[in-house]
Amino acid sequence: MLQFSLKAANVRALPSQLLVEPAPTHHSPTVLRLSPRSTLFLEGYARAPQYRVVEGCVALSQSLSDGRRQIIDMIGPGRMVGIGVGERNRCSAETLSYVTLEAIDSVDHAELERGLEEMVLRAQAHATLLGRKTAPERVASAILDLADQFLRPSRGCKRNTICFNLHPTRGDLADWLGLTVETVSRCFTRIKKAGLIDFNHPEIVTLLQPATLAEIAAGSRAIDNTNQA
Amino acid sequence: MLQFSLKAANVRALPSQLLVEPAPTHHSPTVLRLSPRSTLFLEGYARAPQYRVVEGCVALSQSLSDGRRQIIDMIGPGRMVGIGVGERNRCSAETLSYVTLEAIDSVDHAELERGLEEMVLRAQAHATLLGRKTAPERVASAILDLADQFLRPSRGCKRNTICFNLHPTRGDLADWLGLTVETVSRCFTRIKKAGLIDFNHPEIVTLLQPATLAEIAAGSRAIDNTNQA
DNA sequence: CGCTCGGTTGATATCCCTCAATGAACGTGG
DNA sequence: CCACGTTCATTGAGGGATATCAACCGAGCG
Repeated sequence: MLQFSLKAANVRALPSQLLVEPAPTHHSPTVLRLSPRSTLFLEGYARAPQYRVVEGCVALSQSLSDGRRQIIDMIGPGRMVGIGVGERNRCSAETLSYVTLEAIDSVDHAELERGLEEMVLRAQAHATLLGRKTAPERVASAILDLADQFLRPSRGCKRNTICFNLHPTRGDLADWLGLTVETVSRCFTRIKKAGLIDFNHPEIVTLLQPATLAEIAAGSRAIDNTNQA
Repeated sequence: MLQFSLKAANVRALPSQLLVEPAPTHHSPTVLRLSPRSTLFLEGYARAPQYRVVEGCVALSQSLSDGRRQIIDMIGPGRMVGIGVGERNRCSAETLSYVTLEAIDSVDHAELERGLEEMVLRAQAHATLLGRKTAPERVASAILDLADQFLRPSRGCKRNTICFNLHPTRGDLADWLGLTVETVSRCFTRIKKAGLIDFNHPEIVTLLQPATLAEIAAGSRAIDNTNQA
């Protein structure tokens, strides 16, 4: 039947842990530290608590009954998790790296509205990506988005280059971009061969030509494959 | 290059009108009446005013530089337009039918937050549709969504059936669902031949088996085509 | 050391896009 | 009233981007 089978959804064994106790801190804000593949909350359950991400990467996802999974958003440092999720959560939230969270007890309206608006804008841009962009365009967009959110830690592997840790696996990226693992992997190699990015370990990516990458992401340029090494 | 060309984006001549003056009303809320294919606001321009839809259908859309278009949301009676659009609009808004709007001068926080949350939830569901559903599933989902939003006017063409006016054209639906006109049309005929819906004029649709349609929309059932007339 | 997991690559299949033609509905102008 | 153009919808034939299936490799780990 489908061109999307269970396989495409990268079904995982199960969350490695379901909750982690707060770590002690010296004053007010409660801080949580989670391992990769921890579940913050699950689709269909009671309303989620709200956090702010201090460090690391959290994925929001929805699943169809047959296991097809769609990652709705990748959330990095500074952003809120647990807002815009509906009364009974319409999303699950999973950590994709070691994550430090700060519990939010009360949000003021301005902050909540800013957070919600950011969710809306990102979701809209993502809809355009999912509905109208080609596979290479999606991957280029993803790389730039993640670079933007996760630049901080390991800046500048070399002089003048932007190098960062790509927290999601190829499978996570596939579920985010509406593709399969294989297609994501092939796009990475193509983009690498075109000289736009570089990586040895698949998680550590260096941007060599961010401007060109942005053009590809925007759909105004194709990948140049004449550049075979 | 792309499998999505300019054609796929259903590029239109241009908005038939750009603004329409308020119609006189007897008291406070300013009411606007717009014709089909009027533009409420355009992507990239100064922040949009805010309205509530009283009657009719408004489409929010984004476009790529080469003309590929993605409709982000279809907005029906009761919902707000012009929120969650960013400072410089990241969306255009176009009427798909005769539309009655009510200008909103001030929204209280609770209402704004409810509106924004609804935008987020719908955008998330739509991302799952765009990323992981097959063409027939998308069309089934769209029919149910529109039925839900636009049931009111022409209820019950016949006894016990749900009949409504499908405001968007096949082209609009294609841009909403990340498909092409032809694919949308083929899905409609398949769903009709399977006995799940009926229509003579392509805009007036009757739901014959909403429950089955919902199963298809959810991805838990395939279209039964043994049912050839 | 064997197992699993994540990533990559190749060969093949298929869903949906592209291109093309047709027909109905509608408005316009002669 | 009737040609004429335009828009929208439908249908068919063919092709292409991406999914599927399969094999292999390296790393981590009990």
